[in-house]
Amino acid sequence: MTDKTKKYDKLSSNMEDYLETVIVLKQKDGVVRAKDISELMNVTKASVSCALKTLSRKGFVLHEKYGHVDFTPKGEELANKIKKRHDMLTKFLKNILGLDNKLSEKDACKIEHALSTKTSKRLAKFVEFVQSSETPEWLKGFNFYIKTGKRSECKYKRKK
Amino acid sequence: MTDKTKKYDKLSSNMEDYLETVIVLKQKDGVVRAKDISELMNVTKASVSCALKTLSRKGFVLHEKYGHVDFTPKGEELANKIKKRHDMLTKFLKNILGLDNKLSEKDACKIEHALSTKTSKRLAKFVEFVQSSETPEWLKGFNFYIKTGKRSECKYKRKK
DNA sequence: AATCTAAGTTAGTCGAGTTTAACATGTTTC
DNA sequence: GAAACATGTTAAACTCGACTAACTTAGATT
Repeated sequence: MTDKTKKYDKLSSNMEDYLETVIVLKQKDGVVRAKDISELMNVTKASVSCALKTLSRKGFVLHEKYGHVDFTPKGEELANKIKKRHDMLTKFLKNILGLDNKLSEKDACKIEHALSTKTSKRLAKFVEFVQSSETPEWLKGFNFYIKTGKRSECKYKRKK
Repeated sequence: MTDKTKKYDKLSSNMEDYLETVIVLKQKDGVVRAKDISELMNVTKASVSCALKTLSRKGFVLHEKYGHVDFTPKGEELANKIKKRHDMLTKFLKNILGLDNKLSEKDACKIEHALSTKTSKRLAKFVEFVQSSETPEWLKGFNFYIKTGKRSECKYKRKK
């Protein structure tokens, strides 16, 4: 793989967002049109057209003029990674921090682009660790603390 | 307070970064010069000059030509909030996720701007809840899991 | 098949934030 | 106090991603 190829494998937050929207639409509808992207992202058709040109030039999507949008293998792989990261982050916000659905979704959309690979992986392990079986006692304790402002009684003595 | 005043109280991520750098330098050196900002942020002096003009116009800093930089009360208040949020996030990454110092710092810098007020507050409660006394057993368990890939034995039976 | 409408594209503009290069000011040192 | 050097500012250009407005194409309707 040449340096040149490598260089095109990083995308801006905005381009990541477009890619993510494409995979969401593809999974939902099977087929992806610019119109749907523009509606889902609340941007104009012109912006979508422009973004698709960029993603196409960089080798993430296939997009002939006036045609449907599809992934290249590279694009699909990246889109999947992005989506997974998004879902993991949403889980963290919702199931661990206990934020509501809407906010979890919305904040995940913003935060996801800021996570380094390492941090993303570590957080994924954290979520997995916490959610691997039934809700742990301490998390119930945290929920209680959020609701009431009080710490629920604990079986263990605390120093101080 | 007029609408007009209110409107100026939101800053872009970039401007938040400048403000944060100013408070860091002020706490470190007592006095803030454009040069130091430019070094700490790795941008040119020209960029700093431009940013200070913006922050000054919006009423967050006081900055006379060729002079030192200081906060307005409004600017100081916001800078403090930003710094607190940053420190809280760093704590989370470092002390709970167990990431190393450098990465925690670096990722906090990026993530902090993406947190909504509500999420930021909730995360702060989470950090406070977890760190209010000695390291809880479950967190030790997580650290063990990160290191070894194995879950340490647990006193409680798990359903499956 | 001609037309109408929905969808997509292009061209030009804007704003934020960056850069380089040239210029201005302040400070130190002799 | 003048020269030299460090620091700060300005101007012009660039990138990115958004927008509007005008245009083109594809598909549905008749």
